[in-house]
Amino acid sequence: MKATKRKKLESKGWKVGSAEDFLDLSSEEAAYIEMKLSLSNSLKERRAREKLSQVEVAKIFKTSQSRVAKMEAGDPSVSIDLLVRSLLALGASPKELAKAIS
Amino acid sequence: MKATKRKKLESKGWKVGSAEDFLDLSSEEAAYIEMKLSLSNSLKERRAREKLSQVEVAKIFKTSQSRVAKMEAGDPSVSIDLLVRSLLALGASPKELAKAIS
DNA sequence: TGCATATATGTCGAATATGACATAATCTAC
DNA sequence: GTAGATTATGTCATATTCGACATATATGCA
Repeated sequence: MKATKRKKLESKGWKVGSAEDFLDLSSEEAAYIEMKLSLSNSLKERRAREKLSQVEVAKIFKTSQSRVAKMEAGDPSVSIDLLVRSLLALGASPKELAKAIS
Repeated sequence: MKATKRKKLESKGWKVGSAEDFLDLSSEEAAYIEMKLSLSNSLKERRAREKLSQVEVAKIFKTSQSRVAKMEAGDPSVSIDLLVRSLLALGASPKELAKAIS
């Protein structure tokens, strides 16, 4: 992993690895983060496609606009669980989720 | 959803819906729970295939045997995040995860 | 049977994720 | 430009998930 990329992730609040692997994400960590980002992007796309505002989907999800923004930004405080449940609430099928992941 | 199935889920600690949909899981809830169970099963299968004990994979995952048991049992206290990270730690590829989900 | 190994269940304090709020930044017409 | 809508960021109290431990229940095998 390039230092620039790591820095970018860290600047967004990610805790990237621990002391002993300062320079590289383990492949698991990388895969996990990429999965989350894929789901984030799916969510963003889906909302755009339906022409809904963050406030509107926040109502559907029973959460706040700010959390929706964080979901779409791939904020580290957002779990895969929340992303998955949100996508399902927007009508995504498990099959579509699977596609997003891989 | 049949009452028998609901009861079985509730008996395992699932909070199934709220008062107004006593008889049915919303399709999102159902899809979410099934996704978790699919990942649980993948984990169980994968560990069996590698002939590892729960204690052994607990070491790999840096967690305890009891949490591994709960992961495999689909316990509601286990997040999708944890299941995903565990599967990745056992060498599953994102593609394999996707397959498990759908 | 009894003993060893493996898995399941219940609980708890600590860690993390959550919704909500305030407020800042950005975009989109006019 | 600037007003109104939308999206982003920072923070906090509460809720949920976490690893760990104790202990219970299985499973195999002499």
